[in-house]
Amino acid sequence: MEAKRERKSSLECDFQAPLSPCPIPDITDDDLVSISVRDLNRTLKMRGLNREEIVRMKQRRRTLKNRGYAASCRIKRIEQKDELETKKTYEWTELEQMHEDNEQVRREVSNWKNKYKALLQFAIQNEIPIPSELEGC
Amino acid sequence: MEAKRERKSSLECDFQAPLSPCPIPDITDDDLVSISVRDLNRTLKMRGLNREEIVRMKQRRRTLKNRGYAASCRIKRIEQKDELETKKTYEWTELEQMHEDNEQVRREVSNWKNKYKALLQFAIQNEIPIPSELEGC
DNA sequence: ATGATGAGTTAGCAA
DNA sequence: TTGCTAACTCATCAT
Repeated sequence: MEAKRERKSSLECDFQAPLSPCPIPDITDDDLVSISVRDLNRTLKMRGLNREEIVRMKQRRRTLKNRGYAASCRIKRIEQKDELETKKTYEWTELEQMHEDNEQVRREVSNWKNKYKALLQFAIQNEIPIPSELEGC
Repeated sequence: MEAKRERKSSLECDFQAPLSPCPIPDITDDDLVSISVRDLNRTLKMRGLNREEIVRMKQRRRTLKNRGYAASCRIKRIEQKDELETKKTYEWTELEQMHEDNEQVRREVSNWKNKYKALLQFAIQNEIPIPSELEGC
């Protein structure tokens, strides 16, 4: 499933003809990419374009579509990155919050612990006997 | 600071000559991108290239360099993405950990609270008077 | 045919 | 000049 890259760059010195001008000036690029294949074929036939011109128009259409695909691809990429960053910020906030919660609960622990010990201390000082299950410290 | 994009695509039908072949076959592309400008100039002069050939070599060099830059740019992008994802996973783990800690501490709270209440209950049942500062429940 | 994506080319900014 | 990056083109894969 891996794409084999064997692209010939223009640096390799193969001659490569530039894309020819649009043979039908009154069809805008916007039209060209948006009309259906069927309609396009009909239009091209009606205007009496020869085979080569038709091929050129088809290629032009494909290229214009590719331009759009490339744009969405780029947009998608930055959106995904933004999403990741947003999530990261959110999780950081949550972490901070939980840190605070934790502190709070720890304070509660020491609070109850102190109360318990004070009571126990009181019992000892006043020599009050306590059932052993109640003095597990 | 925003780049104005006004690029003419080849679809705009401007003729654009393909890059010419390298005029010096025994200088590899690797050499061409790596040697210094000074050395390159010296070499080109020594081999008696004419002005146009020199310009072509310079352009070729620039294009080859750009190829490398584009590659690093792509690599950088995916590295940054990976980094973000790694961090996200890490923070998620940390969050999980803290959740557990929190549970643990909450259990401790209820533990000490119960002990305190049991002691208090014992005092009440045995009608033992307790100083009011010790029974703040 | 259509859509997505990696690699290469180019323009243009920044240093 | 060098490096980077957005936009574009093209090849190629999948659907």
